[in-house]
Amino acid sequence: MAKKRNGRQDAIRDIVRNKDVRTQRVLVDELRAMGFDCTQATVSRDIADMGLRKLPEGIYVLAEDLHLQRMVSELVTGVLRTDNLVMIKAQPGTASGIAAAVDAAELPDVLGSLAGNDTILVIAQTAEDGERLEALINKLSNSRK
Amino acid sequence: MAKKRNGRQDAIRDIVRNKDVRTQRVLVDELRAMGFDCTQATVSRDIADMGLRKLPEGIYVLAEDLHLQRMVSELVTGVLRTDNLVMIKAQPGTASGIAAAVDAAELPDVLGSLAGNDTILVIAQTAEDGERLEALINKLSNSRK
DNA sequence: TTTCGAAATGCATTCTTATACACAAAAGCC
DNA sequence: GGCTTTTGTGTATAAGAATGCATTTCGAAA
Repeated sequence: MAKKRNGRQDAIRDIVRNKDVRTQRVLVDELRAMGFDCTQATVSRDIADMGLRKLPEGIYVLAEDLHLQRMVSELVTGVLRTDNLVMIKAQPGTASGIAAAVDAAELPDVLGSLAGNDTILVIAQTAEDGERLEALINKLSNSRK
Repeated sequence: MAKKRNGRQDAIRDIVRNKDVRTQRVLVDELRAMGFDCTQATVSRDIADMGLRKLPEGIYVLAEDLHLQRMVSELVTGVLRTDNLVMIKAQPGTASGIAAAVDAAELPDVLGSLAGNDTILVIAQTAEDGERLEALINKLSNSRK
């Protein structure tokens, strides 16, 4: 039984990291589309179990990403990328703090990061991984609607 | 008519800055206790008008304070005070950013702030004002339940 | 295999917040 | 002053999320 539950929660993690989910209803719909048949009540409990948070802007974020989200949304000014190298531009002096937040988020397929004064270099495994990271940072920094 | 409305919204500002408000019901009760007789629907509209935001932790914060809240909750490590002088300790390198956020919040009765590397000195008008500021910073930094 | 207990879930309901609708007070406008 | 429009509010209700209760499922123990 816990098979379905764990699979479903993994699916929720993916969905939430890749889309802006605003209601549990749409989460239920997404899950159903992926073959996880469940109800709003179940999703509500999953959200509580997993520690998902709803931002003031109304979108759900993983608890692990909340710190990163706040740092990025407040301090990051831009993102650039070539292949698997992602450059993050930030407010002067805040780079090391952001790098720490990136590391703490334990993003999959991220090798590590280097921080200067206002610039962070994050090295991803592959170009696709880099693209995914770039998208995540962009999503987080735009998450003030 | 707008008399009542403005007074009520000012009251909401005060209440929200000084207490952890988690539901509109509580806000209605507080307002009633202060002589503002109104309903949840009205408070809901006031909240929308004023741009109040509900943090992931479930408490309402003024829109003007949201940036400050995020900065403080992510970067501040401690607060000290003697009379009207409030010292804020933060992550290395982030002091100027936080000082900017404090200034931008345009807190009443705050004269201004100075930033070092990891320390911000904020000068309030009086000792009571300092106390109020200290409490606000503490509230904001604790607002991750 | 049968039985028991814990975990997972659905249904129905409650709680919280937003909103459609109606109405009344206020502000303009002639 | 009347007339119209705008603004503010309450009532009732809808929409979103959480939860008490009952049921089912799964795994362990006998």
